[in-house]
This record gives sequence, structure tokens and C-alpha cells, in this order.
Amino acid sequence: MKTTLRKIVMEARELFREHGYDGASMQDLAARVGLKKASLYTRFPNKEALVSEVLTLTLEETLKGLPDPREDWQLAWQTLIGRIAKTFETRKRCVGLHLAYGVTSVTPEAQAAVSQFFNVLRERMADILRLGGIPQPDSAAADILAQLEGATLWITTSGDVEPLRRAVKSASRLDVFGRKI
Amino acid sequence: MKTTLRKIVMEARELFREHGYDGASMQDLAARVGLKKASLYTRFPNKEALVSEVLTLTLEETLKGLPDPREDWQLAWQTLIGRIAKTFETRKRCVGLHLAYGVTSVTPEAQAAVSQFFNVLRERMADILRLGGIPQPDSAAADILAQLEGATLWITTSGDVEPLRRAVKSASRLDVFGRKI
DNA sequence: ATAAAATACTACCGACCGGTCGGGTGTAAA
DNA sequence: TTTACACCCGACCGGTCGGTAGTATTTTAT
Repeated sequence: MKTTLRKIVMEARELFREHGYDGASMQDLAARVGLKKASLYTRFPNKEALVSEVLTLTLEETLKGLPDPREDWQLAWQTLIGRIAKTFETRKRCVGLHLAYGVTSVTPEAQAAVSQFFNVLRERMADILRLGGIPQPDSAAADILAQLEGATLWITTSGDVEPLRRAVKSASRLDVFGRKI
Repeated sequence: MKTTLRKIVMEARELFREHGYDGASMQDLAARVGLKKASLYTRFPNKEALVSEVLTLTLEETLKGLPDPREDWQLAWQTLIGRIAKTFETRKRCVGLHLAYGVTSVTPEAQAAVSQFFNVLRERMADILRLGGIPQPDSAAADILAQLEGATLWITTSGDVEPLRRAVKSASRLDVFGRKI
């Protein structure tokens, strides 16, 4: 991927994270990458297409080079949870959540991309838990991800990161809904 | 409160919930209540002021007529959790969460209103847990609310309400992060 | 009945939105 | 040297945004 293209996607991610789908403007995005708005349309057909690019990049970064869960599933699990939580803590929010609430049926491809993003993430998490012999790994993954996402609410409203920290701890110990290790 | 005023606030809530702060337009709001846009400005100074009205109404509805927790804290708890979850399940989303992500520093009063909304809600939850002798009631309330909010992610992305149902069950049993009843 | 206050309307404002157009410019292959 | 392509730009499109001015209509209080 060309570096300019990657930079556009990364800046788009920041804008989506901060201002949501509606609130992010192509004008702002162009300014952040040092281009004019019209130039963006040589690389992307429209604003909606940015969504799937942003989420694909994010998924890549989140999963790339994870420890092989077949060798040490607990290490893979801690690493994955740690990556997610670190992003939430430094960026204060989750792009995916903002987009999930922000895209509607008028942008169906973006909506599909968001759904897929969270499904893939949950499946990867469930894969690891399954290797660890955790019962109902799909539900457990969904619940833990929900807890992490929900914790970002407190970061954005009051700056309190403790709920996220507690969510990470409990996810590490897997003491969620009586599924303790 | 005059009925028209209340209707405006209720419709504004639906718009904020569905489209977020930026995505909700005064034009749409006016159409929903059978008025012209300019007429809204005889009741509200600006769009931002709607946020605190919406959240005040929501807090009122959520807390009004709750069973007295000093008589039966478990009943009060179940009722409160049930109300929150019912709204999430029928409306698919939480207005507060959408606004929390949607308002920024350019609308400081709205931002403050959102912070206050969640703080008050958490405090009320914590009050009940305190009466029940639950350890660290503030943290417990924050964590449980986070879990409920996070569960709405799955409702909006895939329509799956099971994470929310599990969150309600675990909240009812208070088996959160090892704080089991 | 009348004055005052609330509420409603039409019409408009400047700013910004996503997106398109035609015309450049630099590079690299033929 | 020509051709081709990728990229970038200023200017512009129709449309929507939050908000306002001025005026008409309805409600309320005296």
C-alpha cells in the first residue's frame, strides 16, 4: 500500500473516531493529509468507501503478529486484550463503536463493513478462548468485548480509565459471567 | 411541562439516538412535531440546549417511581436495570452513549450535560448497591453500566440481543468482577 | 374588549456538505 | 519527442446545515 494512501486512511480513522461518520468531513481529511478535497477522489470513490478501509487497517494492526494461540493461548489472549485496551486508553474512544452508531441504512456498505469488523474481531477472540477450553467461547468473546467498549464511555465522559483497567483485569482472568478460569 | 414542549424533547431524543448530535437536524425535528424549523427557536435557544433537556427527561423517566431501595434494595435494583435494558432492547441504542461520542468541546454545555447524566445515573445505581452492602458500589455501578452500554453494540451491528440479556442476568445476580451476592 | 405575550409562519442568511469538472503537472515508458 | 497515466488543483454544483428577521396569528391577562 502506498504511503499516501495509508496516511489518508489513518487520518480518516482519527476523524471518524473523534467526530463520527457524519461529523468527519472530506475537507478536514484533505487538510490533514496536505491535499485538496478533490484529490481524495482520485483514490476513493466516495466517503463511504473510507469506512471499510479504516476498519480493515484497524483489524490488521490489531491481529498482526499475534502470538500463536495453539502454542500459548493465554499469551495470545493477553496480547490481544492488551492491544485493544491500549488503543482505547490512548485514543479515548473506539472508532468501530463510533461508526457502529454513526452509519445507517443510507450507507449500506459502510454498515456491512462495521458489522463484519466486529464479527471478525469477536471470532478471533473466540478462537483463542476455544483453544483454552473456555465454555461458550463466542458468548464470552462478545461479552468481554462489550465490557471493553462500554468502558470507553467513562473515558469520554469523565476521563476515568479505571473501568477500562478493571475490564482488562477481569478479561485477563476471564472471570466474566461465571466463566472463571 | 407543556405537552408540545415535551413532545419536542421526546422527538429530539429519538433523532439524537438514531442519528447522533451532528446527524440530527432541526429541520427533521420540526417536521416530526408538526412545526416549522423557526418555531422551535421560540422554545429553545439553540440545538445544543436540546441535549440537556433530552437527558433530563430520560433520567426522570428512568428513576421516577422506583421502589424505595431502603425497603427492598434488590427490587429497586432489578427494576432499574430492567428499565435501562428495556429501553436498549426496544430502541436498539442508548441516546446517552450516542451523545457521549457525538458532542465535543465545541458544544461544552452539551458535553457537561452528558457527563452529568451518566454520573447521576451511576450514583443512583451505586446508592442502591451501597444499601445492599455490595463492596465498592461506585465501581460496581460503573462496570455494570459499561457492560449494558457495550451490549448495545451487538444490537446495532448484528441485531443480537443475547449479550444484553446476559448482561442483565449477571447484573441481577451481581456476579461482576467477583462481586457475587 | 383590549392590550400584551406566546407562538407560529415565510423567507432568507452565510457556511459548509459530498461530489464533479476541466485543466493542469510531473514522470516514465515507447 | 510523443504518448500515456497518475496525481493534484481551483472552481463550481445542488443541497443542507444552524440560526435570524420580520410579521401574522393565537392565547392569555386585565
